Parts: sequence; C-alpha cells; structure tokens
Amino acid sequence: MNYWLMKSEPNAFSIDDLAHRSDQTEPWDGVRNYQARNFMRDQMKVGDQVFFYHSNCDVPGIVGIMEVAGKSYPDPTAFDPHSKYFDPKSHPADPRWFLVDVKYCRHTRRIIPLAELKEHEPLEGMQLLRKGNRLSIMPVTKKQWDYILRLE
DNA sequence: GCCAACGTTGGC
DNA sequence: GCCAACGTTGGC
Repeated sequence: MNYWLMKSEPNAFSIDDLAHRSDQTEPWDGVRNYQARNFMRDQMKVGDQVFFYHSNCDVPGIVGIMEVAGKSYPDPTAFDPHSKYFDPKSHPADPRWFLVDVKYCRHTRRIIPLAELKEHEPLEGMQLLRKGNRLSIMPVTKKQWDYILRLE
C-alpha cells in the first residue's frame, strides 16, 4: 500500500466535483509532467490512498481522501485535438502520457491548510513543503500520512 | 551539450 | 498582481 498527494485547482476540479461524479470516480487527466506521469504509470496501485490537495486558491491545503481505482492507462486527452491537453507528440501506438482513475473516499473533517502543515516539525522534508515545489503528484510516507490524519 | 528565453505553477 | 522556482524549447 502506497500513499500519495495529488493537487488540483478547485476552480478547475475540486473535491466536491469528485464526490458528485456518479461513480465518485474520475480519470486524473491532463498531467503533462514526466515525474508525475511516472508515479501514475509505474507506481500507483489499485487501493493506494491519496490526499486530495487544493492549490491556487484562498486556503491551499488537504481537503479529502481518495483512492486509486484502477491500473494506469494512456491519457486519451493527449490524442484529442479538441482537448486543451492535446499533445501531437503523443501517439496511440506509443503514448506519452498516462493517468489513473481515482475514487472519492471522504472529505477530511476540515481543511488542513498548507500553512499549518509547515508548522509541524515531523513533516519537515515532505516534498509538498519544499520551497518552489511545483510537482502535482507526489509520494507521501506512511509516517507522514498517519501524522497528518491526526491533525484532522 | 550548453544555456538563454520563455511559459507555467502556485504561494503570497 | 507579483514573482521565485523550475521545466521545456530551440539556437548554436
């Protein structure tokens, strides 16, 4: 069992949007960063636990928990000329971008703000807290996961 | 292979 | 809106 954190701008796709999907499941499409892709393509397993993080908003922070719902597969938006995520360099025979489906588990009891996470010494070294970090998908250790859940 | 220019992310 | 950090692109 692995643990992850995935960012989304709530203006574009929020935890509430995910919760209201009929299946409460959504393909995490549009990721165009190789490191983030590699995590999804190579390391995410069904049942892995994921923090849903809201970025670029009034109170950036962890807002909920979801899980990996399926094995990775090529991101179809890369093949679609009408998609804003279209990438002409990605071909169905040799796909460049991959994604996983994620399923809503629950909201956290409250938003756990980024500013608060920064105050906790045991979370020092978290990739999320590194200055200038722009990675949208990153691993979380079990220790960090458990510690953060106790902050709820 | 180097690196300047440029675009994007995302906190503040 | 500002700007630091960082990834990508493309000329050489």
